[in-house]
Amino acid sequence: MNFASDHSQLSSSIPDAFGGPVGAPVGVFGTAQAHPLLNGLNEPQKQAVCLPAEHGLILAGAGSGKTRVLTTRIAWLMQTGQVSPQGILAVTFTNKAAREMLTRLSAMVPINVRSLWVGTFHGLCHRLLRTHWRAARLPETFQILDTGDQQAAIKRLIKAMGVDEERFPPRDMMHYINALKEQGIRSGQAEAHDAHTRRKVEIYAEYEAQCQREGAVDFAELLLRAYELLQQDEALRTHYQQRFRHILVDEFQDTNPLQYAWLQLLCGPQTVIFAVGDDDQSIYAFRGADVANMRAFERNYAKGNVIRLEQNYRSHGNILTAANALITNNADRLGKNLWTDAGEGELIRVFQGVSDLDEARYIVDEIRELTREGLPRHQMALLYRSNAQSRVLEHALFQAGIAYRVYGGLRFFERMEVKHALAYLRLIANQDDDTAFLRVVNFPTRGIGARSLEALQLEARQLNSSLYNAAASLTGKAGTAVGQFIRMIEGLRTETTGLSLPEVIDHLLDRSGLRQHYQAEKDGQDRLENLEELVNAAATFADDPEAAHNIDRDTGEATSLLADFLAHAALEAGEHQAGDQDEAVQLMTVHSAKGLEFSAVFIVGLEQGLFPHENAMMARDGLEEERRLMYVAITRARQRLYLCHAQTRMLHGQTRYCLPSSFLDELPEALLQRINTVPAWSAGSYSTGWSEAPAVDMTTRVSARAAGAAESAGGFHVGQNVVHTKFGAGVILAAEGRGEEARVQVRFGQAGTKWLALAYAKLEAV
DNA sequence: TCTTCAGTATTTTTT
DNA sequence: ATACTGAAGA
Repeated sequence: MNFASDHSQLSSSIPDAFGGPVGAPVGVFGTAQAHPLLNGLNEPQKQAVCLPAEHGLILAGAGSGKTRVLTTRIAWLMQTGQVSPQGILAVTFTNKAAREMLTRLSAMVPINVRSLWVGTFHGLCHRLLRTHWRAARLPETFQILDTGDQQAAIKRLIKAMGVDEERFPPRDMMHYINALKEQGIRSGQAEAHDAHTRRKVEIYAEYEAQCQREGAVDFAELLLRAYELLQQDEALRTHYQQRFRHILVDEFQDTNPLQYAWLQLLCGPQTVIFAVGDDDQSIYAFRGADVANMRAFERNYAKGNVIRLEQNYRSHGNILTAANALITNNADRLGKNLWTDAGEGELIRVFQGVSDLDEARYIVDEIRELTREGLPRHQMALLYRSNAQSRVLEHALFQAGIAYRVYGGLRFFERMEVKHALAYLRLIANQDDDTAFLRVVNFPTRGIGARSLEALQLEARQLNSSLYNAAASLTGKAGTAVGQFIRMIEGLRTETTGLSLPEVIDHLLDRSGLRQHYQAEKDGQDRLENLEELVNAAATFADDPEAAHNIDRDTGEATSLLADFLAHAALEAGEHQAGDQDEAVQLMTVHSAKGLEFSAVFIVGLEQGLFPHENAMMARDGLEEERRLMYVAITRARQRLYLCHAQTRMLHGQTRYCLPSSFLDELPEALLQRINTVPAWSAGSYSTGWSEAPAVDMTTRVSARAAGAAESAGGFHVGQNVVHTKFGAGVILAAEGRGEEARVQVRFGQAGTKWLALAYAKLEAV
């Protein structure tokens, strides 16, 4: 198959969702009408765009032109004079989605899209709080804590409270606090029926107080504060309710209870909510998203005003049939079936490797083949369930000299050196920011050790003031190191008044010693470059109209550019830093692939325990969420889909024996093309339905040596069926050690999985 | 203050 | 395996 030619053929056979055939029939639903904006939309899309001024729920399947409908709806509302730009509020989850919407809108309508309220939940709430900081009982200079800052703040608090960090790990406390906030629960309302929970609530309360004192607002707090602001201030609430005539929500299935409540609060008697989402693509329950919001919205608002976008403009038929078949196994769906007129296309290729290395080798070979057929590398994606899986793949790709790009990892504003520089900036903006103070008070090192900090913290507690103020009050005593630090910050503040933002940062890098520090450090070159990049980013930010975006039009009051830049850094952490080669194979988790599409997709590591992930089974409806994740993965593919799994995989330093994912069994066999079959290893009860198939088409790279022989001990090998006098029949999952040390991991039917020392255990081969 | 070592955890992620 | 953390040693 030649991808280069097939590609062009595909694009002509599938009408592009963003510019398809013109003159399609006009809808009969509601006020649907002929309008240039509606050209090229299919019937349900048109109905959605032209939905009369009532609440509506759009069930938008994968690849059904969701964003197009959303943006066209906004453009249509404005062009038909139903609403002025000021009356629009469009909410997304990511900055990327918000940008995308603005970009498309500006291409559709001649108005200045800057006057629209389009943004993320957090961005919009932040804007509300900046504008109404007094009413929200915040200091004007309040700072946003990102996840790292928040954890540091909690950790510091736990130490100060003298709480046992073992019993109350800061990480867990952070999740606990955020989970409560996302349900709109303050420390005062939190339930506690046991001593441990009572202590957690106490810490939550202390954390609230600390944040208030320091003028710090974490991500969840942005939403909760904004919610409480609207709830408590009736005049303000009425103002915004009357202003926003149309609220449009993207990815509605990802909303958490607080976000839903926030939307309800903004929804006045004259407001119309247009919610777009796909319950089958709800994959963020673990971070508080609640699909139940969709049902609730349908029941209480949309009331039958539900439109399904089921025509898919992305994938070939077999891929959609597989996705539909899989997701049918979920209960409680709102119901939806994707279809396409693009034809069936190719079968879905299923490959079983002997090991994870084998799997990677196969993928490398296929990528080479696809490249020969003319498919650009960035049109190929390797999707996996967990980040750890990228390692083997990266290694294989590197060896083969294939350019690749891994998504995930640190982003620009999360890098250590950048955070350091920002901390100085934050201290200039708000000296009460203890998190920023502690980050840089001794970085670069200036002789301020643990003991001076302890004294400082004690002093601060007694004065009930920030560390900065405590330090400033102590400075009178002597020219201590702490005193010098305070003078340095004060110097920065005076020296930089009147300077432009990039000049401020540039000056700060010298004055703080950060630049010199990284110049002296042997591996500091990259970090230095990042610091220079920060200056550039600030320059771009200062020039960019986006800065103008933050001038509040309600009050006409320009907010400080510095504060805006800091908020920008927290709310938009920037691009992922991974090597960004243009012509590169894309590696990412299934989660981060949501919303993307590729001509060829490899779903990797389709094994029980990995995908679906074993940890997911603990959660309520965990398997269903994993299945939705698989659904998302499958629907990323346009033309060719590979499903790969391996018999053995290196996990946490040991070789684990793996069964094929149960999701493979949920796909109709007629859609699958088995690339190979390797000998069955499993004891009967784990029959996958195809492990008995004869070993045909064994490719040379499938050598039993890869995993078997290397992982044997005392005459036993991985995959072997054994019998134990006490535990009964089992199968060897892993082996390690030699001679007296030799141990094997065995999965028994009843007794579960155990490690046994061969020197002692009475194991018999079957 | 910087280095080193032992101990630990290891699904998914945006803001 | 490995990467990150916190605490003890040079």
